[in-house]
Amino acid sequence: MPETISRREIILQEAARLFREKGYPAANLRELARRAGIQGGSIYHHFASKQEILFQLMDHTMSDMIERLSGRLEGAATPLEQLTRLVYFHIEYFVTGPDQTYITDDELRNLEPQNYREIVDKRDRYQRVVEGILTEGRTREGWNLEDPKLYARALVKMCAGVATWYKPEGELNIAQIAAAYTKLLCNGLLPR
Amino acid sequence: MPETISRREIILQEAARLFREKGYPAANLRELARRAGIQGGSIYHHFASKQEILFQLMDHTMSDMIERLSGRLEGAATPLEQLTRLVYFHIEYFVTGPDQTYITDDELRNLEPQNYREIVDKRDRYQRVVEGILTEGRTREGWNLEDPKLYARALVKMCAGVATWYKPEGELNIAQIAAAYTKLLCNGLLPR
Amino acid sequence: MPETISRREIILQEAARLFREKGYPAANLRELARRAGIQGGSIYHHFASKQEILFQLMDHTMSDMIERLSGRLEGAATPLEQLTRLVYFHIEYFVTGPDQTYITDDELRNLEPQNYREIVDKRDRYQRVVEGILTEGRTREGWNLEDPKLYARALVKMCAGVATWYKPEGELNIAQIAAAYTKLLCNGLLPR
Amino acid sequence: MPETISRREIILQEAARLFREKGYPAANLRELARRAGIQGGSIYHHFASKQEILFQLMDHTMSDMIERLSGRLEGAATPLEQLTRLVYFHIEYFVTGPDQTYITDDELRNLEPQNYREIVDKRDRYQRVVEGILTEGRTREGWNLEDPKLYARALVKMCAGVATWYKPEGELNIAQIAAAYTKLLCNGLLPR
DNA sequence: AATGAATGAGAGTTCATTCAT
DNA sequence: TATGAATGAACTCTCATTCAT
Repeated sequence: MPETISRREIILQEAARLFREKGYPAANLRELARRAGIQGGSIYHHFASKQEILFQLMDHTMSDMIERLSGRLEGAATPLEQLTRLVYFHIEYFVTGPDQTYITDDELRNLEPQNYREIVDKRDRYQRVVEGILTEGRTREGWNLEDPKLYARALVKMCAGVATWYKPEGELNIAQIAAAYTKLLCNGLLPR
Repeated sequence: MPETISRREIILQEAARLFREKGYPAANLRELARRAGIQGGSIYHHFASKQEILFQLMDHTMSDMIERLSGRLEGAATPLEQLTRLVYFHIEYFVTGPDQTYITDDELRNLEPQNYREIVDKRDRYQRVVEGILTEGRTREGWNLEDPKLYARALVKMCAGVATWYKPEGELNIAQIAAAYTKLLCNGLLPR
Repeated sequence: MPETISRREIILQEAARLFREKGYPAANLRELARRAGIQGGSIYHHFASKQEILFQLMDHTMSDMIERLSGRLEGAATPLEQLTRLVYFHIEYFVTGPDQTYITDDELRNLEPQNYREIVDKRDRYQRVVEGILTEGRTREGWNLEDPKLYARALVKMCAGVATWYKPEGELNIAQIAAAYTKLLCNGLLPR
Repeated sequence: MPETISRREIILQEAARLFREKGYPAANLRELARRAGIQGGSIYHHFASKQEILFQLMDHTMSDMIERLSGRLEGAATPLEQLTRLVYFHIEYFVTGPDQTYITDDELRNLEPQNYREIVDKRDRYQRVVEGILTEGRTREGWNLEDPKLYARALVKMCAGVATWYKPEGELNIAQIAAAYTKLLCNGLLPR
């Protein structure tokens, strides 16, 4: 039962990699076609435009993140457990995202207005999940925070930022990084 | 005695704004020229290439950041005081950086190899200042951290990320954000 | 069964004419495209660069010259007969070269180093054929020359130079010019 | 008593070298200015346009050639002596022409119509001197030629062509080349 | 679906030329 | 005379997109 993977999916997969390498504006559809094993013009049998590829990628990625995160959080009894899982998930997703995964704040500006709105909406939905955990921590556990939105942003930037420097061959693996970040977020720097 | 500002400086200033708006690859030299009040070709009287503008901008910014940070840290007696100032400075610099200021991790890939190395070197020098504060906190004050390098990265990403969502007309001003972030970093979320 | 001629060949053909008219640096790719019946950008579907067109042209021409010359010399029993055919061939080729034919000493400087070497190599190979005829004349017929290389150059320059002034409507046709040049080369000016 | 050399003459001198190196269309006035030790704009205090520099150079060169040739021919009693001197002069002039000397058949096309006519006129005047020698040889010495114009062209191309391959460090010096070429022209290849 | 030739707008860059100083 | 900033047209080249096959 071989996994059949459609040409469309191959293109998305390669587009994700190419956009990560060069960024959307600098990425070249002929190069994308080459990597996908077809000719330049053939891309247009699968997508209406370069913009659509970017949008599909980001849209899929945001939906995927939301769905997976929700899966990961299932069965986490306490806000602390949820936070721990969130940090791990977010770092992992950005560092070793599955194929067809692509999301960068910096590329948001390359989305056409309507697409922009859709993606930002989904991003905000994700962000609200993060905020929800923080809020629940405050309510149920007396966590020490005033502005969940603000801290949610800090958390997300911090974790997503790992992707800019992480190297598989480095000293720390993802679990270790996630543990350290969780500890920082929970306990802070000052001794107790 | 009015401050004279050279055309070269005007170009750098407008380039910084344009690159922030569109990103380097999508920014257009004719548009830059228009904003600087000259014709497209005239840019080449002041710079050898688009790449050189990017490099000058990043190089100047990194040097400026290093210098200003060091100024800000002067007279800060304790690691805690230093950390507080650092967080404030970093957020402020990324949000309301002076003219000719431009730095983005995402644009590093657009630097040609030699330029890339120079900028990354300076970035690392800045990063080491941050690490230094954390290390001193650990040594002198028993701060609770194992890997200063790792935490320095988290800190910097978190603070720099403010620039992606901050709006001057928003509820929080920079000082408030900096205070909240410092608190998070110092005390963590969990109640003491 | 009409000879099909590819767009690529049309471009080469028109490029040869255009370069002859204006010289390589002054020739303009949009003008070339216009003559080839396409848009400027379409040239790059067939060639990687202007330089490549020049190289293809010169390379093809040199190969063609070598091959045709060898065809012409076949069956020429004596060095004298060979010389006669060579002079005729060389003048004819430079004056009414077939399509896609383009060669000028003066444009060699416009070739990038690697291309330059290739073309000069082929040119030298042609030159050696000429030298070979002269050497054989000396050996077998006691021709009056000391330095075949030097005389080969004189011969070739003299014949190629016809192209700079020849006009089809002029008094002399190519056969007549070739006959006169051969006579000069064989007998010299002084009366016997 | 130092030789004063005007800036204008320096420019012409450097222009001659630059045009020889790159050809007129590819030569760059800023580069020329640099070599002449001034700024780009300053050239226009001495010449109205790039074209004028080319014209002045060619015009001066043609006049100079005619004048010097006539000087060299003075006192040459026989056509043979004249021919000998001519060949030597022509090769020498093209190979090691004095400063401000520049002439190439290939650049004629870069002259504007009026300039073109003037230069071609002078070139023809020079050519007629060569023809004159040949004609006189035929009349007085029974030289073996039918069309002096045709042979004059052959001669001139052959000699001018030396400049395309001559190297000062080569085996033959100019006198030797001139002697060989004269011998070829006088006696031809076939044994007497 | 796929090809590959073609489009056409626009990019970065070059450069002869002008001109206020 | 000389400067150097500026012009503006033109250049080579790129690329998302189209379309007949």
